[in-house]
Amino acid sequence: MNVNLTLPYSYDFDRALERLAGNPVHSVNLEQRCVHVPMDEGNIVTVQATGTLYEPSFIIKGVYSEKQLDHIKWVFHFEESLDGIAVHFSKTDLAPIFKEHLGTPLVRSFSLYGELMKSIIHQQLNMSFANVLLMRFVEKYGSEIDGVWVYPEPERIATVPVEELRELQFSTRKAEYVIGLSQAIASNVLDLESLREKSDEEVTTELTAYRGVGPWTAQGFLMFGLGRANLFPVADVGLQNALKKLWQLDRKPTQDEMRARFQDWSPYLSYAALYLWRSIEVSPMK
DNA sequence: TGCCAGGAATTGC
DNA sequence: GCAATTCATGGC
Repeated sequence: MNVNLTLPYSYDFDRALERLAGNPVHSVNLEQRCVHVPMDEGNIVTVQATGTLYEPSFIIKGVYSEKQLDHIKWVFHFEESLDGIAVHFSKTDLAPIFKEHLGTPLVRSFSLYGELMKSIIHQQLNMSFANVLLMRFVEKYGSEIDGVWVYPEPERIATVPVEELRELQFSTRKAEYVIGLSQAIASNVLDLESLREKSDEEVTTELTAYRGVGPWTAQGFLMFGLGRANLFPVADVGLQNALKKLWQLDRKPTQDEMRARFQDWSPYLSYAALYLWRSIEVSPMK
């Protein structure tokens, strides 16, 4: 079925699409203002913008059920206003950045498992090479439904030998991280769905117990996987560079310097991080 | 051409 | 306990 949706507050779907397009696994069409979302049930849902920043409306095509529609609303944060958050930041040093990127939402990952795999693959690598590795991973082990790439099942990756990922140019350690975590998930030792109900602290403790998951990866999972509002990954080089630029430093800020100054942004640290990343990303629309 | 990259584990003192 | 080193390879 197709559903029309109108929001009573500002929401910039085109900016959301720009960010989604940064991940080559995603199927985004900027001209048609839409993205294709693979669902757990195996179908593909298309979300397309039909409105504007201040009068946002959408058509959601191909949802099977009310449950699927709720999931789409959850993924795109359709039922929470960004306007209050923008007001919060208007009183901080991030005001110019929030004005520039007004209405940019925190879109959740389409797959919790995919978010974890992506995070580990991206660790310590420049974006372009990290995305090459990610696409090799998805093309080799994932599937393609109607032209839309879908992350593999953890059960598949759990059986992959380290040497096979080495052929894709994974480091040995990175291969071990990806396989080990997939084994834990496939064997139900780690239940990603259950993390939805747990606190930020509980999720961090549970995830960082695994090799390959440190603070940065756990915070990224909370922010983009679960959509939690108050995380700021101080280990992130992109955020360090964004703050170097904002604060006009001649070097990257230390993690302590970042923590000392981000209290004003709480309880929306995730949005501060999101908008800071945007502030140093080149916009293909401009 | 080295240094750096949307880190994390391991080693060394 | 910490700081330094290692991991692997492409990008600039």
